[in-house]
Amino acid sequence: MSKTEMTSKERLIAAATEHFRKRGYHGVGLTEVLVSAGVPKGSLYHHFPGGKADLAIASAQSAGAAMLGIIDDAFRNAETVRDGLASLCFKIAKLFDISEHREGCPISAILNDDAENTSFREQANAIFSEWIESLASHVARVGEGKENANDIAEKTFVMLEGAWVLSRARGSSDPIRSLPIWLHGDVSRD
Amino acid sequence: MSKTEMTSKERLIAAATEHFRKRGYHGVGLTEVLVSAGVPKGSLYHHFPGGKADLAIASAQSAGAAMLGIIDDAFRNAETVRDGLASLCFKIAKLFDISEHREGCPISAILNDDAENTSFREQANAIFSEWIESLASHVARVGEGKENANDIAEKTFVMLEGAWVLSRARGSSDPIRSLPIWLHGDVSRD
Amino acid sequence: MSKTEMTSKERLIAAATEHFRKRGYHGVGLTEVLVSAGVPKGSLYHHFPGGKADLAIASAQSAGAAMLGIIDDAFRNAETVRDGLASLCFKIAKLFDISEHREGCPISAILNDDAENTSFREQANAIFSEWIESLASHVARVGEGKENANDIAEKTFVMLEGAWVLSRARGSSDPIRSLPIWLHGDVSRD
Amino acid sequence: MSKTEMTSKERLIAAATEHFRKRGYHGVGLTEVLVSAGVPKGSLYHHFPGGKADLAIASAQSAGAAMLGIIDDAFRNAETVRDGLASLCFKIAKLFDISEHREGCPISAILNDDAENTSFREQANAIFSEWIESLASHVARVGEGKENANDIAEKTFVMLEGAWVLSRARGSSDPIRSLPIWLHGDVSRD
DNA sequence: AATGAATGAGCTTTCATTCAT
DNA sequence: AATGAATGAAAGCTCATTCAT
Repeated sequence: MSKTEMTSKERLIAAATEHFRKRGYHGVGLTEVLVSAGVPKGSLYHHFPGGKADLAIASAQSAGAAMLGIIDDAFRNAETVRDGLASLCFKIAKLFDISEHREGCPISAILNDDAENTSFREQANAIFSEWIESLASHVARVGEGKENANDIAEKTFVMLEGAWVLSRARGSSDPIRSLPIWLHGDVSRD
Repeated sequence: MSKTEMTSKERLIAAATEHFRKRGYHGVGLTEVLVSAGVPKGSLYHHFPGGKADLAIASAQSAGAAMLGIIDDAFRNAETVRDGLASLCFKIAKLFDISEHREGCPISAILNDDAENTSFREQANAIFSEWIESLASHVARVGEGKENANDIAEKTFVMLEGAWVLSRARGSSDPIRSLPIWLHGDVSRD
Repeated sequence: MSKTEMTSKERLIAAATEHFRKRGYHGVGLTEVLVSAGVPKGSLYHHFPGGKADLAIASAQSAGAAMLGIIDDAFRNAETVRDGLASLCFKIAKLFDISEHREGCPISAILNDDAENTSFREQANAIFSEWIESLASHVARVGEGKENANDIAEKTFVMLEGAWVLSRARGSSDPIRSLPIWLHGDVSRD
Repeated sequence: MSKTEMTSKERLIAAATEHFRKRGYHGVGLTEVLVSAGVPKGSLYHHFPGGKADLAIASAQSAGAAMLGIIDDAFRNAETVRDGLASLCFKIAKLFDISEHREGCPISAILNDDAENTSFREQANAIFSEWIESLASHVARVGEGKENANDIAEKTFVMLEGAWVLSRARGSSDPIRSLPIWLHGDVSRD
């Protein structure tokens, strides 16, 4: 879908996500989001009555859903857990490189900036849980037992978040790309 | 050292670290840091000519050094890698609980908010490297081979960063407290 | 046009011009301009995105245009160069008295305070050139040859600027009022 | 006298004069003056108890005296009024060029920025009067009658001040260098 | 006599938001 | 439904000055 085919609301969310990922919730001014989205100033409160916070929640939900899609893609043709996780890390690393090593976890970017905001925290927690559940169901489907699957999913999530942080600091996707090696040892022994 | 015994500069750094960890670099106003530190407005630029960015760097360095101290403490009486890592995670979890589940990684709090700021990124990378090197040297000393030690150290770091994120989202130190179980499987089989 | 009939932008320019002429660009705080204009703080950047510098340029342009009007008025009914210049000096002296001997050349007030600012310098130069050209065309029309007219115009300008400085130092419009005598000797011998 | 041979007070005055001439009284911060002078912060109020205003007055007086010296030099070997004025304009133009077309009249730079400050205005007036008196006495000595001499002196002063303004706007010493032509026609007919 | 630390008022500017149309 | 003008609180920062030594 080209940028001009998107609605104002969609363009707003897309622009907001990109900016928040790079400089956090408080580090981004609404003006720059509006300019990037090519949306007039007054329109924001039409689409998002709650203002910046509303936009951030919508942006987090959108990014959360996008990640679920990436996870599904990664596991679609995977025959082993190892394959699925390797494919997932590879996809995320590629997106990270495309962003010129600037875009970390989109949820963490918002959460991190306002951990005292209960609504943000709960939203982040819900989205993280969805990711972990999705991972667990894929892992279980491909071969691991249910309990073990949950453990692998959560471990994968934690490592991915940590690798995102380290990759940003290093300005390199290597930490993300290395994850499958660590995950492999525990994940499958076939 | 009581708060009144600390110099203005020290109080400034301590207050800044606490605030930055909770709401990120851009989410914190200098006024609130100044009030917390009990330091008049004009003094900030006497101690930190570069202003907010200078203060953030100093705060990151201070927090980075503090973490090195925590790592040393954790491994001081450890006889196995497993003991050291367990002690480390326990200490960090306790501090996280004391902060009422709000203070994540102090370095990530600054990095995350301004990843386009090269100076911040390089500083974060340098401090993360110090942590990993310190971990590696402790692990090597307690029993693992050099190469393996580096791997364990980096894996520990990545998991800790990820667990910090998840713990903040969940409002619970459980993810941090669970780390030793994951780490143990790889770390030692004795 | 009464003050209440003017738009915010016009009131801003009028207030800025008055203040800048009295205490120079750097000597004037935006707060006092805003108060004088009866305009809220945030509005300034709506009308002048470039801030103080933008306002100063607009103020200089407005004052420059006003001076062109004064020159036209002075020469409208003049039959000789002498009459026109005498009328011009008289008008400027009167305005200077009305300002209680405080408002010198509006362009010089901005230029003087930031001669290292290329944009200010070029703007000042352009406006000064307009004044001189206008003077020259009036002088030529009333009777002098083209080349001579340019010379008279520039000489008049230089003397007026100098007289403004001396008048301010003396707290008297006498230096401005005396100009026609000096100018007369060269200007016409009829 | 080299810079290192000057006393702190002298270096302070020299640095202040240079800065004030370029950006006016309010456009100059004491810190930059202190740095230029290589004088520690606390010393300023030792030498100038009245602070910035005191320093500005001292700077104006020093610059005023320097100009008297330049006038004397210009007329020392002059046999006609024309020669003296031509030499004076040439010297000033040269200094203006050396400053890269940035330093206008040192007195005007301070006066202009605070015309509401009575003390500054009176000081400026006193110094300007000294210049004019000095010019008049030189003119009288070389040949003109007393009354005529005063007139020539004041006219010269007014033109010089105006030419300084125009030269700054144009970024060229030409207006100052052209003065003798205008002055000549009236000044001498020998 | 000389100094660097300390100070708070004030600076210009940006912010998220509201409102009239 | 959609918009650009308007708003004032708060942002980070600089200022001339004072003070303890």
